[in-house]
Amino acid sequence: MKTVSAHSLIARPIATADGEFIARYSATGLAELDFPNAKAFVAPKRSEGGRRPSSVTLSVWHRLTVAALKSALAGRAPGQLPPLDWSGTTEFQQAVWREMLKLKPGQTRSYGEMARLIGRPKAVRAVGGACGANPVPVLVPCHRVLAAGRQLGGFGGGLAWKRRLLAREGVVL
DNA sequence: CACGCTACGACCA
DNA sequence: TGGTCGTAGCGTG
Repeated sequence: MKTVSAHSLIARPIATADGEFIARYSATGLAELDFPNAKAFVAPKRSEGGRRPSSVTLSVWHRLTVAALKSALAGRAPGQLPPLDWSGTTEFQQAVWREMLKLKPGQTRSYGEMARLIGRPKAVRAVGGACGANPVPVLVPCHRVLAAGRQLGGFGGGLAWKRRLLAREGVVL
């Protein structure tokens, strides 16, 4: 597995009422989504050797990303997502993220429940780590994973974002 | 490189 | 307060 730096990804801005997000694409799909004013990104390892999507493919994916993001920011289901590039991430992380994709707007789970659902009931703290490593926040709804007792827990993009996203989905803490 | 070891959490009871 | 476990970072051969 080769390591590829982040600038081999193609970056596209997405203007929203909440600021400008940045989507980054590899040859196999959407690899990252950055919050507005996100700090310098730490590139994960990727296996796709710096290949880039064709411009046609890119525009199709980006259209899906933009629509999905705007829906999600409004508290609605994102609809169809572009393919996600999870290369360079671990099986464990992917299991956690796949489980998060099953959550509908307004539907929350605790870290412990997530651990149980992926068949690793004791890997509770590790689930927290996987949530924090989610490269595509909002669309992969890590904000719907709360601490036990419906406490807010943490959030890589800042707790204000987590609160805001949940509020738009009608979640009361 | 490939391990081995350690420290560290977006936790939970 | 301590059990638990996936990761990252670092040191060795």
